[in-house]
Amino acid sequence: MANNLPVLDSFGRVPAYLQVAAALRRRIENGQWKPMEKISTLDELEEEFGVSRVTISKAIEILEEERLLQRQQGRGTFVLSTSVEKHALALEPTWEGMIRAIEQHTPQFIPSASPPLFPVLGAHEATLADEYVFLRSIQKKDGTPYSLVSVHLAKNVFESRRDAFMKKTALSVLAGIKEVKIRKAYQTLEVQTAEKDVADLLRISLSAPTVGCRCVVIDANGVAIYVAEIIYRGDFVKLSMNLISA
Amino acid sequence: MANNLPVLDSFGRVPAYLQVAAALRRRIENGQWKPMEKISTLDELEEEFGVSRVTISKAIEILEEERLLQRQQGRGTFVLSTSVEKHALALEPTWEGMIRAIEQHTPQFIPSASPPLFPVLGAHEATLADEYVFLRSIQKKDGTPYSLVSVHLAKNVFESRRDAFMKKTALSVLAGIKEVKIRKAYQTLEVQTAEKDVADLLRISLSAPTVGCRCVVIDANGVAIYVAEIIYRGDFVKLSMNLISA
DNA sequence: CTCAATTTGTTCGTATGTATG
DNA sequence: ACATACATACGAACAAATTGA
Repeated sequence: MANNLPVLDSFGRVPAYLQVAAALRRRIENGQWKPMEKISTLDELEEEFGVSRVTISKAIEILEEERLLQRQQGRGTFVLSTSVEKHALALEPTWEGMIRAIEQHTPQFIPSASPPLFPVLGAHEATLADEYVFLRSIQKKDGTPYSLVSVHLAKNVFESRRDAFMKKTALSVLAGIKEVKIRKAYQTLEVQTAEKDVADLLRISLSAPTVGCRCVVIDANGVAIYVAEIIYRGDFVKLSMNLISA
Repeated sequence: MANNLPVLDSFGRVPAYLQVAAALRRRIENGQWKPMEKISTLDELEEEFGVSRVTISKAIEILEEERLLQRQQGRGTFVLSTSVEKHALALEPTWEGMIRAIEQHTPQFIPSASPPLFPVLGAHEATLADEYVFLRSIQKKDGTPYSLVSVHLAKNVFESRRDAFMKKTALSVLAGIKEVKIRKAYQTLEVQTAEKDVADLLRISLSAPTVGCRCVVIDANGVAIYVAEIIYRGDFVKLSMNLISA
């Protein structure tokens, strides 16, 4: 209506009441609205988001079911509780830091229907090993799944430490093998949104932000011995880096 | 083929044709379907996703508009190109790389209603300067806004290069000032979702993924001379890091 | 050249969900 | 709570283009 910019998606749209619900949920998580506090009135929200009263009401209804808000006719809407602080995971921009960070994590393996025999590599990234083992696992913290790992591991490397690889994270095992000389290792991160299957495994909602991480380790012969696609829950990721340190 | 588990979110939150489009887009992006290749038929996709023909068709139509797919009646649907590199921005985990990356960006300043006089610092991060200048700007690439920058810059530093700071990104100016000795600089990133105001400024939908970046520069005296809160569009961010390089 | 099989393209009616006032 | 408009999704039938036997 008298609205400046649309609350629409680039193409097609997520229903307005869900978008509003997400926005309000975030204000609570943020601490912008604290427990016991009264939030803006329907009139104010209606004006702010540029949607109708019923749509705002519907959004608040969702959050009421989530036990985040409570409506009281004639008084207003109040914040019930705040959700917990997350960020369990600190991604590290160095090899040592990374190994240290994932050392004590325990993967929980899940079967994969039709594992791709080989990883997809960029043009001249590296050469492929003769054979790979494909491992798929979920990492949890306090029972909450926070990442989904799909690894292609060169078969000969896997066989040399089979037991270790089935118990610990592949990367930390890899780092501990003396015979393996690593020439190069790199990682790229990008922000994505969760597909249905990922959303289910990580127990987050569809289209919730995730971080896709591609990690490649290349040995002295230029063979990609480890290629991982890792998907983290977005709200668990925090990345710190020193640019200049004393 | 084998399993026919629900691939989509049954709860009708995000429209099915968008979910399918996203799924197909990913297959192209990660090389599962390569350029010039023929993709599965409508019937197969219909079966796989458990949605109707029209819905699949609509999804493909979207990707055709994105120039990712090309339909040919009677023949099939073919991959045109691997998705265009949208990631205008490569976040760098090193000081030099970062300066290089943002050097030629031009900020477009926006007025801020009530600028906070001082940045919020963590407990023992650093000491505050006597006075700060607050700058708020939007960075664009080809007319598309991709980040929103809010900077607290120590006033004396700002005054010494006022003109430069109004033309180029603060960080690159800062890096070029000989008199300023930098003891420490660090950066933290976390994944967030867009609030209404941020969504409007970056022209993305409400709750779209964003990357919040906090960058702090501390001079030889332990004074925080630069404290920035940067919010990037999630889909513009790509972070690469070498963990081990030959 | 024709025919049949394959595959995309289109249209209809119906049902349900979403949003406004 | 109601009436209205519009978007989404289904299923099924039919049309049009391509290919190869």
